[in-house]
Amino acid sequence: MAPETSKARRKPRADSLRNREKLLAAASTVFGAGGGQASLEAVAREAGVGIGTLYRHFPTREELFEAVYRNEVDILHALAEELLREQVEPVTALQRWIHASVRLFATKKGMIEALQLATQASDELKTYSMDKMTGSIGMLIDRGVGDGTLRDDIGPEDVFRALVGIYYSQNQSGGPTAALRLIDVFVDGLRKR
Amino acid sequence: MAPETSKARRKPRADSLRNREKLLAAASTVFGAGGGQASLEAVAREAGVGIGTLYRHFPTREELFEAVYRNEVDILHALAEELLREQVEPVTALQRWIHASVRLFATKKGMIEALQLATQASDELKTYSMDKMTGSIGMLIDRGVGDGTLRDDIGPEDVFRALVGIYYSQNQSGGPTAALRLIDVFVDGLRKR
DNA sequence: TGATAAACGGAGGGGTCCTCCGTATATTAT
DNA sequence: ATAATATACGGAGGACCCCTCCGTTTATCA
Repeated sequence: MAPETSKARRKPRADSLRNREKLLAAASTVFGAGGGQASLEAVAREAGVGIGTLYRHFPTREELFEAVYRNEVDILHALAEELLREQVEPVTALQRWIHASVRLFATKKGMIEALQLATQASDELKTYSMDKMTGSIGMLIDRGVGDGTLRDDIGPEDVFRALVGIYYSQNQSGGPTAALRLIDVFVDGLRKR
Repeated sequence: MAPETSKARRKPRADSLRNREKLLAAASTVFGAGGGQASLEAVAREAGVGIGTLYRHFPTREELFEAVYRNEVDILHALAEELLREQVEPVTALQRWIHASVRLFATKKGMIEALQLATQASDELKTYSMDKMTGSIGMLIDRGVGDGTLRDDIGPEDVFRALVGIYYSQNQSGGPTAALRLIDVFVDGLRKR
């Protein structure tokens, strides 16, 4: 009983799921280091699986890109939830989250370029990540607004836009440290005074 | 006597020069069709020379790109001179030249992208092509201004910028015919009234 | 008409892409 | 537990590409 959609299916094999995770992680580091056009065989090697397994999971390079990207976004979302659960003080929570996201994407520069340029990132992906990101930010600032530590006239989208701006400025000059400094200034400005 | 700079050198071999031209032409068509990351072996095949010869002439992919690009720019410059020499009526001359340039670059889309993105096009190249292009345009409009068929308040740079704008708009939507139509409108606007 | 500097071609080592299929294993049914 | 089988796995293999190296050919020059 309870087939997902039709034709009672087995449940997915555990090793398959495991390998998928391994591939995602490997792709993240390999693309991060070697740019978006790094060898897929290198990814498989790093993941410790056969090349065939990689191709079964991600038939095209673009699909792998997309999956990795989605994964990063999901990780950030999970982090936001964790920060909330742990009752971290709102301003520091927000600060930590933003730092994490900057660091995460800073290393993925090449990958992001590849994504945008090569595949023109499907609209679906764009809205997906947009929603997740603003959602995460929203959760974090709401708490701060609630307890009066953060101003209430700045929406999640505004913060997100500011972030994107900083990603870019950082890609050009100054390196990641400069960006993180700017972040701190920005977050400080979000405090209610 | 008369060594070019020092150490009396032989003059370059004729076959070498010929092959260089063949390679340039081949690269132009191959990159035009298959995008900027097309195989260099394909270029050599198309040119009918060995792969070794290609690498001797252009040690890196970027050097080949640059050379092809310079070559296209030079061709357009030569076309401008020819139109002048043949005393073609100024407005039609300008129109023809612009059409030619749009067509030439329209097929080279991938190549141009590759140039800009991959190698960040050396400043020297940029100013070189800028000068050549505005120079060509300058020659053509000067004649028109001289005989009173073209307005005299538009500089070559303005025309060039308009062109670039049209290259881009065309790359997105409508295809090359739409661009050519826009060109006609634009050139018509350049007429003295 | 040599001599010889210069250029040519392409084999070869190393790498990547992607497919295909025999083998191994997780699930499910008994 | 165990057998049956749907799934997933790994990696060999064919095709292509990069780039170097070097024996052979050829255009120049004396």
